[in-house]
Amino acid sequence: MDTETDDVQRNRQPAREVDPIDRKILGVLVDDATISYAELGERVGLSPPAAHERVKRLRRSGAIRATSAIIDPKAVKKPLLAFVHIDTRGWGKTPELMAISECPEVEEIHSVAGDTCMLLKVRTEDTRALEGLLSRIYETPGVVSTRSYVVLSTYLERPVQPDITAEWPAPRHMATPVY
Amino acid sequence: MDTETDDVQRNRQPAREVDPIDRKILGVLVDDATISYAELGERVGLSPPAAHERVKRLRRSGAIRATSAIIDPKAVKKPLLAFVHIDTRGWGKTPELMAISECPEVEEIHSVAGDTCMLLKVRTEDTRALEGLLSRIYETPGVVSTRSYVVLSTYLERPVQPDITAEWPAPRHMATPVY
DNA sequence: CATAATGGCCGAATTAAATTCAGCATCAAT
DNA sequence: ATTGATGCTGAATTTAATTCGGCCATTATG
Repeated sequence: MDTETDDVQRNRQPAREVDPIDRKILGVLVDDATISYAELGERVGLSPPAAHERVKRLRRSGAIRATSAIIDPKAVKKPLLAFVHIDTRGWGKTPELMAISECPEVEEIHSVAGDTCMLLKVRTEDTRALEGLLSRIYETPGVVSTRSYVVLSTYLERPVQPDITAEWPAPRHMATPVY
Repeated sequence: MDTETDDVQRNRQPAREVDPIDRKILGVLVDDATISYAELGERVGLSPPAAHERVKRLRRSGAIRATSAIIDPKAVKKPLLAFVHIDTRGWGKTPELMAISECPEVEEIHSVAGDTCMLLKVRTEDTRALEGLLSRIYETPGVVSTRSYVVLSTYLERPVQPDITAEWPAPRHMATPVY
């Protein structure tokens, strides 16, 4: 197993561009980070030490933020997923609101453009726990209202993918933008 | 590195309950799955082989779905995050709509209760690419309208956490539910 | 109640992988 | 052309994963 003792967050290099081989490596490791460097090297056309060197660099540069176990929510008794939109009075990102980061039920906190201020992704055991979390949110100063979208089924859920769609089909009926 | 050759998806055991030690293990591995079994064992109070045995079981049972590299979106040129709500005519989950799973920009697809049918989490290079993706969505039969929430800042984003808030503070002004 | 059977753990031993290192080739800048 | 830097390879070394036999506790069983 790769025991990386080097700094991961500090010492960001000036971010040498991620080349195509790096992208392939990322693609493989996003899919399964438990493979050996021998196998990784074989899949991207490098020797084990070279593959290792690349991965170390990707970690150091911060391109690979972490290597994590992905847990089945049901296995840890959190079958209920919801997205909570929060309207706030004034600026939404207050320390009081950020404090809910401590709840392990809260997985994401974003500020968004559009008609709401903050957007949360939360995962709870049941509707009762969701209610508890919402009441906790309502107690936060500045919170005006919330709208919750409870997920019925999840059809896709995966980490950030390294690939990018090269070209989008020219939208029909669309004028050519200036920029 | 842990070369797991066993089945991970098949052969789900009747899911022996995840005990407190398992939960600790999950907590550690969600945080950093690159540590050695020696270190893992030390953190949860087990010998290396015992820790290893536990992890193997968690994988076999599906509690650990995968071990993945978490990529910095900026490093792979995807700085723009958005949540797209899609209203559809009739049942939203059509094969045509599911086909967008192939876009590496699409990270999540959920069907939700509330005033929309589907909810997508997408990550693109820029607004142009988001427009391309939206036009792709609009081309899909049955799609009536979309609303996009573009993320300005992300304050928290992490994988499923194994912990659960034991007890929510009794919501003030709340009647006691029957169930 | 005794006793077998099971499951889970430990420590030691073995195997496999991570990691280091000494060249070697390539490319860019002097 | 020469120097320096970068990235690669294959061999060697160190470290970790994995296997295995035995022990203990708990539970099922005669």
